[in-house]
Amino acid sequence: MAVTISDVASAAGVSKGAVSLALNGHAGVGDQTRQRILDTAKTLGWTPSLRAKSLRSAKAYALGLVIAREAKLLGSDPFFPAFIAGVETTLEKHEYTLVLTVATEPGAEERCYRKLADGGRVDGVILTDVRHDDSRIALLRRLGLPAVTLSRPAVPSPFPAVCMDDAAGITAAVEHLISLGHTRIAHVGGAQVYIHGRSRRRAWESALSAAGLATDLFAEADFTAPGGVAATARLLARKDRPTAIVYANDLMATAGQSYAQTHGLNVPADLSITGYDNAQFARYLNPPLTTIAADPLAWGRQAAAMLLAQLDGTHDGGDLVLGPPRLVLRGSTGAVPPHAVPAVAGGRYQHISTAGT
Amino acid sequence: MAVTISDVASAAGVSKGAVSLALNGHAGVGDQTRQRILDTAKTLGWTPSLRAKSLRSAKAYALGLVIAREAKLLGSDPFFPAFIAGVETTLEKHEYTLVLTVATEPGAEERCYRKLADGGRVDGVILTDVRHDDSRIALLRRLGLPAVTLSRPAVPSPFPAVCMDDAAGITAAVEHLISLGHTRIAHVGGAQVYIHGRSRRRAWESALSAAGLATDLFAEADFTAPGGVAATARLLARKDRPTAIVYANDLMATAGQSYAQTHGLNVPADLSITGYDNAQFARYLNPPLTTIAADPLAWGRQAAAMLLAQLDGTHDGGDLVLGPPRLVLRGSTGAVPPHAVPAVAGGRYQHISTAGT
DNA sequence: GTGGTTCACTAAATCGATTTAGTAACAGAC
DNA sequence: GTCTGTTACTAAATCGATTTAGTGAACCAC
Repeated sequence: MAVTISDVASAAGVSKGAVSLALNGHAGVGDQTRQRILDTAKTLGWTPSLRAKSLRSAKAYALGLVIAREAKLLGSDPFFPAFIAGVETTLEKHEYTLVLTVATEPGAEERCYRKLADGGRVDGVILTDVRHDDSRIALLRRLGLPAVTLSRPAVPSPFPAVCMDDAAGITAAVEHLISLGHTRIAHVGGAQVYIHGRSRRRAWESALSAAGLATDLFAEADFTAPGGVAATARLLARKDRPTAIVYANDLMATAGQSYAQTHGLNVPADLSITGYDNAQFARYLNPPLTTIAADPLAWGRQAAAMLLAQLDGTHDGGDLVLGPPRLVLRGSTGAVPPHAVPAVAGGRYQHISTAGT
Repeated sequence: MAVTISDVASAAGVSKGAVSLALNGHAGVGDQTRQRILDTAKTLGWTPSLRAKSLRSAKAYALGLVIAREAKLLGSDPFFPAFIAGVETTLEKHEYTLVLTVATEPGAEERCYRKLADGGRVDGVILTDVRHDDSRIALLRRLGLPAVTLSRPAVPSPFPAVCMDDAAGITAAVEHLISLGHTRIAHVGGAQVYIHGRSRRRAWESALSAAGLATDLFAEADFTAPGGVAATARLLARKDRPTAIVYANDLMATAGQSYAQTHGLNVPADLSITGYDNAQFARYLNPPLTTIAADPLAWGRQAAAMLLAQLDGTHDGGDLVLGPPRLVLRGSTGAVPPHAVPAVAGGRYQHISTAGT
């Protein structure tokens, strides 16, 4: 980048201003002069310095994304890579890039947002893993950083949201299980501080209530495999053990399925299982996992587009709700065990202790 | 960021230069003046504009990472999230951030690197998925962009490399299988254009040769699940069917295990399987997957550190080889099937057709 | 007391673009 | 011929920091 606008200007025999006008397609230079300028620019291999443009225009030409996740858990979530790819799909059409920050330690999150805001490193951020009572809303407002949230937080937020109707997916899963004859359908939820953890639980409750079934078979976990194991153990140790478990993500479902199998249960003969995410590996489990396929790629694309629109003032301020995810039926769900149809506790059930995994 | 250095200067009653000297700890301002300046800066909440600093210093204060992967495949690789977290671990101690770009379409890769280089968006890049004959080396040299490569490419490269000794992991896996009595040990490799695809195959070959075993049971795949299925199908259809398969990653191993199981083979009684990556879900497969655990977090940390060192001129230019990965023994590997010990083709083997997955 | 040196600080240049204000040339109207 | 208006362009200001050159003042040496 040794070549600057001055080089082009003197090479073309015009002023710097003329080069700028020519490059940006503004009026004020004649046609043949403009062409001559563009030609010499191309010959010299000149690209305007983003740094100079940034300073002059007070824009960073970058969006920010902060991922708050423990380092060793990061690799297990199929959401982020696909989501980021979606964001990139939108950004590559614009002069924007994505600045990624990972907050691995608790408490580092705020520091990350400050780092992005302080020097003016990004023009706006996308908030993922939105929490019910999300302190970041106030933080960003204080920092004066535009944003888009994935899901609408419970606290009043001035930022538009791109929402995924994950309730529809859970509803479909529960209805599928009900149609198979299940009546004791449990839910292993993600951390309930998250909107998506909470909404999935709500959807499970609503679907059960609508069918006149009880909603007490809930176990909260944290979207991790060990958490899924622990929650599954708790559920299966109950006297009124469920015949089906709806998990809030594939990783917990995988871990839960493994736990059930190592404790003598057959999936799906004794226990039906559904996941959420449609992770690649889910298809290749034994049995393959029935799960819910959302579209993180589209989510990322839309979130980036909405943030860009907000930045150049063309966004109307409204939220966007993406199409519902679809239920992917595989081998981990099946008819309710015959002996379990009369929903009486005890009976033929073998006891499963919660000790050990 | 409405407050600038001029605001601080006039508020403290000094010149802009004095503020700059004070902030950066340079000599030229008296002690009490310096303190007064720093105090007013804090009061006003001033942080120097990164944009101005960038222009002045001709630095971007950012590193770049280009991921070339089809969008839908991105979510399945546990490497990148952990690697990126490692990079961040290093960057958060410096005034640097990570700019991430995803090249989803073939051919978009070069465009991504140009986008990062052209405006001076990053000061250097980390090259992942290094290929045997990697055209990016020449490209980056042309663009004048400093870099660090993960693995050393076969073409002469002026860039230092951080290497993972993945050969050691594969060797350990093969030796483990040999100790279990296996003699027909196959390898499902990743695309051989990649250094890591190639080196894993080489390690498998060497370990077999060292034990006096044949190295013809190789099937090339592409690190994807469908690719793993296809390769597995080819191997299992052979008359001298292997009793163990060493896969180049967990996803292919998972898919291969699933394929074998759905075609009537018992893992590990009939077929032992090893993966590579130690993905979270691998522990929860049925049976759990024996695999090789590398440390992508450390890899990212070191790669970023090396690139930063290179940028400020403190790097000695030498490569760095990370400690060897470790073999994680789980249920997918076991003793060779008794009837398979005399390695005679045909016999009791059932035939497995390659049709269908 | 003159010359030299250090110290603390200011004024101004600089990075590379965009943008504003200004100017020269020319055309058309009257 | 003068006035107005448009066109095509240049010169200079600007963004916000760093850095260089320069300026008084104090201090020391001889």
